Parts: sequence; structure tokens; C-alpha cells
Amino acid sequence: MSKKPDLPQPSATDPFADFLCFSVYSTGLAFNRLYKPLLDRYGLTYLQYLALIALALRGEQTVSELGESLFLESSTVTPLIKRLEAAGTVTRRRDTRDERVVRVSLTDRGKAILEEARCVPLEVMEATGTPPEQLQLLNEQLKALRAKLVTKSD
Amino acid sequence: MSKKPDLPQPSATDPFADFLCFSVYSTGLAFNRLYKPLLDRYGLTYLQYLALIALALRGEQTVSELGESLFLESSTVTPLIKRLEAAGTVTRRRDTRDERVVRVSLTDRGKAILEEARCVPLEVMEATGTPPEQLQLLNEQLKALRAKLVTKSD
DNA sequence: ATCATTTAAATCGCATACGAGTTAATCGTG
DNA sequence: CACGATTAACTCGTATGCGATTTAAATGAT
Repeated sequence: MSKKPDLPQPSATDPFADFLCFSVYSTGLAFNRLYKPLLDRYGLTYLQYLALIALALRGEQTVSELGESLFLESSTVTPLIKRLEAAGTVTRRRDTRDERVVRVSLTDRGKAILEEARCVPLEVMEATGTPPEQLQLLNEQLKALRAKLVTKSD
Repeated sequence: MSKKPDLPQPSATDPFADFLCFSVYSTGLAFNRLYKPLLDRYGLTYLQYLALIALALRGEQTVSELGESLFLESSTVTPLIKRLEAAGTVTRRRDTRDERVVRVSLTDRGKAILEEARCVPLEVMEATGTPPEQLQLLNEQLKALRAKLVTKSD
């Protein structure tokens, strides 16, 4: 009677694993844990590292723009960049045209640290033991999903 | 001359977007933001909600086991479950056999709240506007990636 | 020009997150 | 059974994260 065979039902024994939001969440934690000891050597946290990368690749940005780059609110970005400033890796300076905006840019020291840490993401990607094209595909899927989620939360 | 055409090179103009770890990170933030207002009605944070789900689907767990379920350290789980206990959604009780371990379980109130919030994940999944089978595929890829990352960070 | 509105950044309170270290209970080996 | 080693949970300090509010500056409508 065409009864359904036992297809490789991914997690029949553990329905908790089937929450996509949880997989995204916990994979993020796993990335964080893998990066942490590698970045410790440069005195950077995971988020601080991402912020420096964003500044390196996109250039000087206002606090708001950096928030958009990192998908963070200004209430998170402000203390973040203050710590980076204290560490001497970025500069904050008020726009003379519009005193409300603060422009953030990498210092030479920030650039130098990024240069030293150049190999870190490669190490992490190799640690995944997954072919690059597959990682790239996953990245594209996640970006598409993120785009949908962002529009739904305004 | 079979010159490569302009294939849809995903992010030729924005290399920052090509960090898989960042896509995972920011998609997690996007999920959190989408869930937050929906869970507010039940007095739950995103993590508290995930913890209740884990307890509902896997049953009573020790603090360590719940940490493994959620991929969290005990230093995160302990305050989390204390807040849930204060809210009356879980109980903490010392194992009589081994006074070191604390067993966590859902209260009736916790179960009732989960029941009320039953529709939330569906709402979120619908908000993605993505076919379920595609979400399922993405979930499997992420779980595989997470497994690799976890083994590398011990 | 004045004053309500808007806007950018910062501030505040709360809840994650983790590593390092602590405490208390159990285990293991003699 | 004694006692060092291990283990489970907890505590503490630091760094995210966000929503709500605040502050200060720029805008805009009359």
C-alpha cells in the first residue's frame, strides 16, 4: 500500500534538534568558542575582531553605519568602539559638519593587528573540514534567510 | 576563447559578507530580534524559551545535561535556570543520591506557557518565506558544521 | 527666526555568554 | 578508611546584546 519507508528522517529521536533558529544560535556559539582562543593572542574578542574586519573592508563608518554592517544597535556599538579606542585600534571623531555623528576608523595599530591575525579565519575554515564551495553555499543561504528575517523585524 | 563570463559572484563588492562565521552570527541576531517581541507576551527571553523547549522535549535534565542540550557552560545555565525558577516555570532539586547534581524539570506552569506559545516557531518560520524543506536542509548543514566546530574546540 | 520634530549617539537596566576560580560532594587508590 | 583527585554546580569579572530613554544637534514648518 505504498507505505512510507524509513527515509533518513533527520532527527526523529530528537525533535529539539529540528529548530533551525537553535541550530543557527548554537553554531554561532561554536564559532565564537573556536575563535576565542585564537583571537586572545591579539587581545581581541570575537565581536571586536568582526568590527575591525568591517572597518578594514568597508572603510571609515559612522556609529550607525557600523551598526548596520554588524547588524547591531547603537547601544551595542558605542561601548564596543570605546573599548577598541581604549585599546588603540580605532579612532572616534566627531563630524565637524554634523556634530551628532561620530566617525570610526582603523588606526595603524588596528591595521597591523588585523594583518597579524590574517591567518585566523583560514584556520577556522580548515577546522570545519568542509569544502570551501559548500561553505560558500551555506553562507549564501544564510544571507538570504537573514535578509528575510530582517525585513520582518523592521 | 572561453573567457569566464560574469557569473553571479556572490559578493564581489562586499568581501565582508563572505565571512561564514559572520553570517551565522548575524542570522542568530536576526532570529533573536524576531522572536523577542513574540516571546515578550509570555514573559520569556529567547534563551529562556529555548531552555523550556529543551526540557519539554528531552525531559528532566541536570544542569550539565541542559548545558549540553543548549551548548552552554554551567556558568551560563545556572543563572538562567534560577531566573526560570523564580518565574515558576522550572524546578531545581538536588539529587539525593549525589548531592552535587541539580535536576531541572518543567513545572505545570512551564508546560502551560509552552502550550500557549506553541504557534510562535511556526509564525517565525512562515516569516522567513522559505519552503520548509529548504529550511530543513539548511538546518542539517548547520548541525553538521556545528559538530565539526565543537570537536575542534574540545 | 522660533520652536516642535527628528535624528545620532550615548546611557541605563537586564539578560546572556564565557573562562577562571571556588565550594562541596564523590571517587579512587592504597 | 584515609586522602588526594575528580566532579558538579556555583561565583565572579568582563564583554556582549537589546529596548527604552536621554542628550544634544540639525531640520522644518510657519
